[in-house]
Amino acid sequence: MSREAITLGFPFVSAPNQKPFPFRFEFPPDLLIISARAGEIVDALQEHNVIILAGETGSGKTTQIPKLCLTAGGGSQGRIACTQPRRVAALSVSKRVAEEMGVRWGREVGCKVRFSDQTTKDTVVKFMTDGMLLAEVQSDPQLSEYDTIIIDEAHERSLNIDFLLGHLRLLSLRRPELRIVITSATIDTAAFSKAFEDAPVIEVSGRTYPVEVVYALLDGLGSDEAEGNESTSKAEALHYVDGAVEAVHRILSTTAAGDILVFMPTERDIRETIDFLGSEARKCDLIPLFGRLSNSEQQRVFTATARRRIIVATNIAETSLTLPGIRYVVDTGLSRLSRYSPQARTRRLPIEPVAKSSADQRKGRAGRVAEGVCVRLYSEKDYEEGLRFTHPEIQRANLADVILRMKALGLGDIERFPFINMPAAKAIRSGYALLDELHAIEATGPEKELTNVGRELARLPVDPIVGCMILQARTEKAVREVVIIAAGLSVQDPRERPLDKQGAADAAHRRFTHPESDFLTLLEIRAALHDQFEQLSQGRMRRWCRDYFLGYSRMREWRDIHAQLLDTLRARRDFQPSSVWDGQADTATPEECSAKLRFGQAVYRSIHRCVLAGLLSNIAARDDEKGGYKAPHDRRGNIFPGSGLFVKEERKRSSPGAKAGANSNKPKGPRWMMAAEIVETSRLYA
DNA sequence: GAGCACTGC
Repeated sequence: MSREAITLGFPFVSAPNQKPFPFRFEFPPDLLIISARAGEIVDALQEHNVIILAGETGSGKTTQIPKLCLTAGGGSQGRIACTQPRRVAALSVSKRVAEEMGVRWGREVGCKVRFSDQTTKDTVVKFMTDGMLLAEVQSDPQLSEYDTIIIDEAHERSLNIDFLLGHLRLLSLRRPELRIVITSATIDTAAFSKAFEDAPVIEVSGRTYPVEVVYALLDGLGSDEAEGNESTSKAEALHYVDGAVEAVHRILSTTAAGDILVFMPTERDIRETIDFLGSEARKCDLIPLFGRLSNSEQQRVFTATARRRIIVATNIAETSLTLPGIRYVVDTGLSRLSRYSPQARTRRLPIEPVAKSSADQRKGRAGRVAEGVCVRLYSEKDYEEGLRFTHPEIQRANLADVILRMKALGLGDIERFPFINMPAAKAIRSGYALLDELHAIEATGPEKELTNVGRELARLPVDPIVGCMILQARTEKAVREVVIIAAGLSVQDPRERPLDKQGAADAAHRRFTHPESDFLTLLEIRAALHDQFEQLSQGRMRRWCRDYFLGYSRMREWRDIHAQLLDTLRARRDFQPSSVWDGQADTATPEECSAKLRFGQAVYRSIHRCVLAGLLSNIAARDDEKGGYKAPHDRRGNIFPGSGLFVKEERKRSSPGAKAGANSNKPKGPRWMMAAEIVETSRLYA
């Protein structure tokens, strides 16, 4: 294989130790289109402090850009940081770049993510998650360790990315020599360029194949005659699940090969789609794909089989996972999106039409191996009139955490921070109100400043609501227990319910269920796990988790966050680990705590007083007249069926022993409760 | 009677 060396190596000097750093400066033109533009990009890097690099996935920008920065002289006055939105990407890309450069991974090219730092003082190219770079801002706002910062996948516009971009805008004024590279999908570059004083945009085309778009209106899908049918009423419109099933059948009946990817907004729709497809698509492999599947279930999409595959997925297939072999995409044009409602203090998960940028991304998934086809179950008009971009997360999120961390970082007030898109004034007020409720801020004159509590919360790597529980635990002397709960509330629920084994999973989980508190259920799970994690090998540990329908990686993450929180607290002398039940925390294992928890009212109360410190606005009272629960901010909801406190509603027919019309015998939930979270999905659930 | 996706010194 001949590889064209675009630029020849020169003796490379890294700032910290002044040691020469020889590596291969080769850009493989046969593999990556970006190589053809290498010279142009290097020139731009030398002429401008900030450049925007636009290119679709597959253009090779992620792996080639660090090398181009080195070629342009980056890495000589400090390290090169390259951020990724996800841990897996940071790890895999860093390994590949180390290999391409012919250096050892973990030395010259390293990777730093939470719980794993594979860098040394010799590291010149440092891959990391964007959250990790943000965390470094706290101890070093100037980011003086780096001479070049690459923000990759900036179009994803996560809170972390928008936060970093705002900070870099300010930092580039103070450190004019700092090189900044922002990479993004092609469609989304104007805002970035404008934010950085009209920084040049360089576009590199991706190595993708053309994808034909077919608009199949749901109400016209059943018949080929669309003309004269414009007035089809909405009531006759096909449900998008039926539409997708129909579209898949058409693809199957007119084509012989090529995998099919279907985008659905919810897990429930995915199950339905697979049910409906099952009867007629037996010759194919039907694969569901969504975030709550276990790792092994997710891995199915990467194992090739002889049969044609139909993958039915949520958004996860839009950004997080790249699927091989897709030729056909069926796009419902819908997705579930998280939106925080400041008035109701509630997170909502509505199903919404996707933005153009998202629809384009979905379409692109069909053109990675050959020409493809994308069937959109909506009209071209809907596509054209849709939002250009999904609202960035900063405009959809609860801002309490953002405001708190900005103040702690000394970045000033959120109202004056140079975000690319400003969050709404209403959302900002709501963020302040929540911080005020948590006693994290106080008004001193016209400005609102952090209190001691606020400063302590900012130091804890958890949401301020959860941090409040930990701070209260110091007073209650329940640090050990509450830190377990706090870490548990910071990860996704480790309990798994596989599609085909829901009964068995529920039965296994019942072993842990505390009848009066889901918070104590978390303690029970951790207690059962504790000894196992210390004693079992990883293989046996995985098996133990599988037996109890617990996700291994989520359990490990829970343990890691738990350990990180304890480390953070131990570093402070006034925060000794204490346990509710004997005050001799260091000898109390979670197992022992659990045994005590089953009996002591005092223990129960103590722990829940801590939890309550963060959840004042999530207290709810049973409403016997109208049913359900009433919560502050004019909310009315029900206990989520996954909760240990959930009580089945009684059917109309009363059981044999019950007196007719005697309401008092109806099973009821507790009179009062407090919810870790109140989320609106199909209904409002606590 | 059931909830998209990420991430943190």
